[in-house]
Amino acid sequence: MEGTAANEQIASPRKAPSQQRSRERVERMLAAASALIAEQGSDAMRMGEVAERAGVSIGSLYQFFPDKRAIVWALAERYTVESQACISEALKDVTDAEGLGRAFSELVDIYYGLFLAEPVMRDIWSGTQADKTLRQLELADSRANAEFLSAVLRRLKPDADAEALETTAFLVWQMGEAAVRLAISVDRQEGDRLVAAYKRMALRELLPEEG
Amino acid sequence: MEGTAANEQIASPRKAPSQQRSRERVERMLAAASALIAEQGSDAMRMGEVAERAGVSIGSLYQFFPDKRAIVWALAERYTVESQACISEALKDVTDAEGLGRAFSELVDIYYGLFLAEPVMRDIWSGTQADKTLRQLELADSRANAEFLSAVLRRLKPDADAEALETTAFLVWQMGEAAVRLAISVDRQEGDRLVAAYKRMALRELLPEEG
DNA sequence: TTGCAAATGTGAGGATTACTCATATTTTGT
DNA sequence: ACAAAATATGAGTAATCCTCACATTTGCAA
Repeated sequence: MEGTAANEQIASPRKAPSQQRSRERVERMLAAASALIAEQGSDAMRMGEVAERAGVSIGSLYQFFPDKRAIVWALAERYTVESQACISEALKDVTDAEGLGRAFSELVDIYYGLFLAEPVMRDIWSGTQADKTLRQLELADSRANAEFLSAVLRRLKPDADAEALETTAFLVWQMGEAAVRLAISVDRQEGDRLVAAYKRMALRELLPEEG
Repeated sequence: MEGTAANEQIASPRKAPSQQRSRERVERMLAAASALIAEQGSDAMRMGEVAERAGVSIGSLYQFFPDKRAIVWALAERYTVESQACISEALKDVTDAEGLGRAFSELVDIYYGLFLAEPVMRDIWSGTQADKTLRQLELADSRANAEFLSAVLRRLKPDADAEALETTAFLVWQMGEAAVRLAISVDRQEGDRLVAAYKRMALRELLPEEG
């Protein structure tokens, strides 16, 4: 990102839009940013272009977003909120090993499909490693998701050590994100194979062993 | 990275230094860059600062490196060459499951230790997701390393499908890199637990199952 | 040694781009 | 109707990557 030091703290806050008009304009800004990211990637996204496409001035952009990363962050946050709801829903009622297998497999497919279909999401979470703020958001999000999984595991294996289960859940979850990112950066056929292999590997770890 | 579009092709090549003098200067440039990355991260590394610290002019920098990323790339390449030799050596003589377990576990420890100790390596491979060129280098490197692992697996499981083994090896390897990156971005204690959990998970996948 | 071409060295300046700020306009509450 | 708060504007500032025209050094053949 141009002109921003890597070790900066989190961007200084801006007032949230309180009027109807400005709320709509902020939506337009985010929509414009999203479109530009889809077309060229967030790195190539130019603030001037976002402003122009949203039909607002540069100054207005900075009225609500302290810097460029904040725009990406705002988009990322929407995805995380949405996906957390989905994950929590999918895992809520799991009570047996078979149910976990089904739900987990389905979640992985959904996640993989999302990454294949959404260039914006792909781009945002690609930059995740380089951007401290985004990395923190992703880790927190991942922890929260892993917690749902961990809760299921505690139910399935009441005797196991809770901390160990949490570690497993967190690791498996992060491995899943890494696997999907890997899968979309190779050709489709190999990607499918990798995701399938991940599923097997993860389920072997999650499900209680049998005789 | 400042002023570089994300979807750019690989940087245009520069002549390699052919004289003794220039070769030494290039070394100084790389050393300066390495030190600056260790101190502030590659994103905050300024070309002017690299030149100054290496005792050369800005122009000389660009004589041998087409752009900023090329410097990071050059440093990254050294690490990959070094580590490939190490990995190939460690896996060369593995013939049984126990040997694989030992060698693999040791490799993971070495890799984890390196990331804990080397801020430059950490920084370079953090940015890996965002930079197309680096991402390609890492994928190629990972494939090469996975190939060593895959060769061992073929020896241990002569009856298994070769393609499936390759997929497994590649996935396990990438998961390892992801696990280590995760481990260093949480506190040390949790990091250790995560690495240990990864080892168990990976070995369970790699080693032939027993009765 | 001398001369010349190729390699190397230099740093002021061009070009891009994130971001600021003084000022103007609109909305809200009374 | 009025003032204060919120919002809008865009020319200008600052930071930084990278180029290029020119200077210097090195390798080498005559």
